[in-house]
Amino acid sequence: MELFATRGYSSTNVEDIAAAAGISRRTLFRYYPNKAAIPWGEFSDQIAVMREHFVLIDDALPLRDALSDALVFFNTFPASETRVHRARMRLLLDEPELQAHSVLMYSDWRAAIAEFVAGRRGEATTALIPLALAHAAQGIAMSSYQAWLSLPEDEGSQEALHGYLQKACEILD
Amino acid sequence: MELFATRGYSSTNVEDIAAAAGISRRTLFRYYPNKAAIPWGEFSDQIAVMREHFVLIDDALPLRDALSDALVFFNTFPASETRVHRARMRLLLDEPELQAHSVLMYSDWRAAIAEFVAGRRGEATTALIPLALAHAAQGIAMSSYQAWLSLPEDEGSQEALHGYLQKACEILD
DNA sequence: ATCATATTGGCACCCAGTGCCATTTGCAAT
DNA sequence: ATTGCAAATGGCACTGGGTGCCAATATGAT
Repeated sequence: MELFATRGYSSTNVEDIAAAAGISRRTLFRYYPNKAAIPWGEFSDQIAVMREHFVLIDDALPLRDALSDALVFFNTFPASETRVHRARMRLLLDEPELQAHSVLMYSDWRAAIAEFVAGRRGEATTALIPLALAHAAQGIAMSSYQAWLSLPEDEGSQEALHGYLQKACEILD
Repeated sequence: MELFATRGYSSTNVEDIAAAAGISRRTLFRYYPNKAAIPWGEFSDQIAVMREHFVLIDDALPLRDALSDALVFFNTFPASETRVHRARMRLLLDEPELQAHSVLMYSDWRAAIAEFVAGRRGEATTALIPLALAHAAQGIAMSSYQAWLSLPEDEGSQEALHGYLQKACEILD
């Protein structure tokens, strides 16, 4: 992340990253499937946490609100990490190659959303509405981050992000 | 497209594509910025058509219906091209690398949607709701295609696709 | 026919990603 | 401590996408 921050993503090659990490290029590619996966870090591990959150949601809560809660929950982090989080998200949203990989990285995340929606509606996970809502949820997250990141650094609090997420959820239903 | 259909996307290299097209590799990269752009073809040209469509939409039509109409309009094509269109879309949705590039390819498309929504709501194009709706519209399109492509070939009519698009739009509002 | 200009092609290069195999490391069991 | 085995690592060579540079070729106007 230091290298990306100083030299930029595209002009940092994998060889230098490996050297900075004290491992060989070959070994680095055993830990990360590709260069784009590096700044995403442990993202995929977080999805299990969101899945656990879904089972706790009250069935009486309207679907839109449940999704809103889930988005807020998923994007909650220690306040002390706000700066680092903003820096990483800015990298992920600004760099075209990383932006492109987001659709692949979010794939399991969307599947978790689709499962929840499908369960609520008594449909298959691959049914139209669960799929569409999962995609829409990703869109809500991305646009909220875009709005949040365009805020000046000192206004980019976690509450502001949550506010955007909740507001963007109003496009649903 | 023939090469991709027979050998698959990832195991077709650019050299063979150039040879099949009767041009050099170097020249091919002057027409397409990268390999992924090849199957997308003239997609970006179509966006201007959608922009023209937006100015004709009745102001009294609710936003959700306007977006639904726009999606149906944008995904209308000569019935004779249905088979080819399905083949291309299957390629674009199935191949991870192409799926990844879709977010970049749809970038201008989303901008056109966001402009329309922003105009309707009297907001900036980069405001939260226009951005979120544009992303959601893309999600609606992608999930509709996913559902449409899982239909047996003889049921994958254009009307079926339009039906999915309209149905998926019901998540909005 | 001539000349300016745009298009093309060839070449060398950088970089991401992978298969293969040798080397090293970590960790038992004795 | 020593042996032995499995896992992790590193080196190397190779494929393939993408680009800068320059020469060669085509195009089209006068």
